[in-house]
Amino acid sequence: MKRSFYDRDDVVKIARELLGKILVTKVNGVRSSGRIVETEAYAGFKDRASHAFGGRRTTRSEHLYGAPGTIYVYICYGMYHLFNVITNKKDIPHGVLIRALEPLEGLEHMQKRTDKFSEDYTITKGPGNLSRAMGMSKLHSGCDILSEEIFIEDDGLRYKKNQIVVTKRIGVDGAGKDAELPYRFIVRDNPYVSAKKS
DNA sequence: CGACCGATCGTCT
DNA sequence: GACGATCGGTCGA
Repeated sequence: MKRSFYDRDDVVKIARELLGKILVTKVNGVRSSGRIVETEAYAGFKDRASHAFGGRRTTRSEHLYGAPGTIYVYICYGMYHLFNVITNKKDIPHGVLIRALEPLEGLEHMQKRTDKFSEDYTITKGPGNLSRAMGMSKLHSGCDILSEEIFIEDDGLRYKKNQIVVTKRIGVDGAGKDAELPYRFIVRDNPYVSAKKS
């Protein structure tokens, strides 16, 4: 994707458009990739579920305020690295959380990184799991998604409207009314999507 | 410096 | 469906 894809106002629309795109990592010379099948939008200052709600800006969330295409990875529950792509202008803290992938290339490396060697949909199901499988960590926070190491490709695949399901976001019950916002996008019936329900 | 909490996950019932 | 692991970040004292 080009910079202009990320440099737009509507983060919810971008989250939807990221479904079907391909996330590629080359860490330590190892290429892995997967098709994005679940995303969530985090809409900045006015979104109670966002780390930037109300203009909050801390060491952890600094990269959330980065230029369009900045990578924002932070640690959740002390052990999971959650991967986001930042959208909109610098200092406007919009981001899309990538929540699930369908593995394409480098499955054997994902298996090695996660220690899951049998057929197992959980290998890239959920934001914590997919980051581990793809070799992404907090070290990548602040990097550019238009780089050699981590980037997103479009191979032309498009999901039809009835293949996309919209739901509220996962794990944001503390966000009050904003927890109900329809900001989560999943590919219908895809076995790698992280939770059921609609 | 200490206390609290979380954009999760795997396990157990 | 419920629960505990686990620890960095954040905030208050």
